[in-house]
Amino acid sequence: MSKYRNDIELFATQFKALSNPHRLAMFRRLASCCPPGTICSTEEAVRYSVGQLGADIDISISTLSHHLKELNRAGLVQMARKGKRVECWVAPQTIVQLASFFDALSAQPNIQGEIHE
Amino acid sequence: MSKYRNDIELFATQFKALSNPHRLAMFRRLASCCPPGTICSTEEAVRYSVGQLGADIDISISTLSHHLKELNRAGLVQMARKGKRVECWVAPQTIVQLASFFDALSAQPNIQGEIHE
DNA sequence: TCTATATTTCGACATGTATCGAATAGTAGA
DNA sequence: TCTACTATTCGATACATGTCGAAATATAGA
Repeated sequence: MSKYRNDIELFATQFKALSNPHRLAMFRRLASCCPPGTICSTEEAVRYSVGQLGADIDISISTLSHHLKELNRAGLVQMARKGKRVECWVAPQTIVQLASFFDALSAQPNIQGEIHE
Repeated sequence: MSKYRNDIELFATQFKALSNPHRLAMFRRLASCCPPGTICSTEEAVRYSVGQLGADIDISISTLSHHLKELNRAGLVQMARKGKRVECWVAPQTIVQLASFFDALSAQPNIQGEIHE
């Protein structure tokens, strides 16, 4: 019951982080394997510096940094400094958890009792 | 590629609609089957009046109406007057489409590797 | 240590959002 | 038609967000 409410709060926070087109684009790039124009291979991918993430997004670097902070706050993206740069990657389990929110709804189209109190 | 950008805008709009805990709770209820205190059967459910949707959410009816309008604007929820009440239901395909956003991401192998140059 | 590069923080501003209660509007029934 | 019920719209208010450029911070290398 309280778990239900916390769930909602958590997912709402994550959806909020994804509600800005710029942030969503950054997240999707991070969540996908290969950067545009690159051939995907298993050794590559999944970590970007802040600047790289905003490569084809037309906003200032400070705004970019702000958005990354939001994604990080929501627990979707993790960050760590590596030399001059700050590496970013999608937090493990994030995508699966988000997918599960909708999968749980569509999996049981007409039978679900969890709301009852 | 242009489709890619439009995609992002569309999904961002939808995530925005789901970014408020109250709206998310309303959406989830609508996406699930039974109203509280009701026995679930196939003929019932899936449609709620505005008031029913906010039954256990502690906000004013005008705020509730506002949130429903947002969900409707984002294309997640459809509404139609039926007598004194306004019925609400989840727009067809909505859940599947939202799920597909994350499924498409998680389908890719998620191996963490080098930073892109 | 000085410099170039990468990123964050700060201050400012315009715009958007959540919320309420009151007023308004649509509908069903007495 | 009058009334009760349901929902929307309106006006107001407080707060949050996206954005920028400038200043500050962190790091690597000359």
